[in-house]
Amino acid sequence: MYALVDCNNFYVSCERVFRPDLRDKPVLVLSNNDGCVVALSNECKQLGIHRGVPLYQIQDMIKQHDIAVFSSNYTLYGDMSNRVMQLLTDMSPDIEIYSIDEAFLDLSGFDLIDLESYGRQLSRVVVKSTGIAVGIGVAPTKTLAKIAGRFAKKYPGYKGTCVIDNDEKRLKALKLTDISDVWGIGRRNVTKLKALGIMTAYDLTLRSKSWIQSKLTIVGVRLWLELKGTPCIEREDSRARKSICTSRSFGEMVSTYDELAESVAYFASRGASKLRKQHSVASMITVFIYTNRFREDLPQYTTSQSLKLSSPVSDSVQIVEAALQALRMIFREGYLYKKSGVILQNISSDEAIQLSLFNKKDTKKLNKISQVMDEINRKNGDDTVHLAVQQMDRNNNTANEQAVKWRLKEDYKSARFTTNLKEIIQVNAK
DNA sequence: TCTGGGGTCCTAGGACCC
DNA sequence: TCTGGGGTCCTAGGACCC
Repeated sequence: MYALVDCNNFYVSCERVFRPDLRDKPVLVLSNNDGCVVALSNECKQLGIHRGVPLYQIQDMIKQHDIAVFSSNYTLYGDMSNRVMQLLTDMSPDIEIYSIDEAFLDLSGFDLIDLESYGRQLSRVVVKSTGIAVGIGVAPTKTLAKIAGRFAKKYPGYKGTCVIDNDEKRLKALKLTDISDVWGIGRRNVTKLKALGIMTAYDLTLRSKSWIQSKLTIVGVRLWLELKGTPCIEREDSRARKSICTSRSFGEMVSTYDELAESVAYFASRGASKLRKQHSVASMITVFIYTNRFREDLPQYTTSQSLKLSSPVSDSVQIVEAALQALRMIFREGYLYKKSGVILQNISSDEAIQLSLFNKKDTKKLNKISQVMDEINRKNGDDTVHLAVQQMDRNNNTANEQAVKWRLKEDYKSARFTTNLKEIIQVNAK
């Protein structure tokens, strides 16, 4: 059996831990640049607000219903997530952290344990120790555990834990689950399946394997088996990433090469440090730049450029250099750019590197420099030291230099309560 | 005025090999 | 008129997840 542990409205719950006055009030959390809604409290859901709606479209409702609005604070959410996951790790034999707010527990060997009371104990401990409420679904496959988890949250009768441990419960749950609520069936396939008369998860299980294969490929067959009780979804944690993408929309559009280059250098070096963290190297890099696709009145330019590196590397110097080389190949004057990004690909372990005959760079030395930078930044905070091209501290200069336009816009950000002493003191002083 | 970021997997089709 | 068989690798695009 598997247990899915899923935090309720996770980002909202994190904000509420430090703002208990908002417990029963409508709260929402925005995406980067305060663009769209990414998390909402149940009160907001009841008002008809949906995930993904742009902020400007709901300004009136926010005023009218006095909705509390937060910019996303990933430092805070990441730290709260670690606390929840640590508790789950302590209380279970085998945990797979699936996302920032979800984990699967492998319950092999729990045959003699009452899974319902085990689930309730887990959720009691988590909410008491962290302030974050969780829903728990228990079932023989991950896909069924997801379905059980939905029931746990939807019906108060389950008291936060729903267990599917026999065929009668399984079939009942499948019949009550709309096809659009099945994990792995997205918008496109919902339209397709409903047109074919498949309305519930149960309807899907009635079709033959070959029918599923022809409509939904091998992915659908796995899902079909999972719904019927045969586990076939592998765990995907603890694997090194196969690609690492770092990108951001800008707070304000930028037009010059220099501004774009700063952003690309910054993303490239952040990517390089993620790469080193998982002990990998990359031998291909892609840089992309976008104009603002919503501004139909402006000329549009969206492009990318990939470069193969002469040997796999992970040091910031070589990766930033390659990224800027790619950017020079695609940059065009006369556009207002809204977003850039860097993708590191062809990733392999840093233990067995095929060295190039032609790479004249002293990779050993550059790696050492990056290691030292990582160490300093780990102790003193991100970007304490960085490459000069990144121009991190330009905002602090008193000269008439322009502010860094591409920096994120975050007007409603809470303090990093659990990780940043200076901010905690400021909040207390207030 | 204002519209997120970071991933994975699968398939089809083309280039190329013997 | 008639034009093989079997394979790998790479890429772009689509679909999905949180």
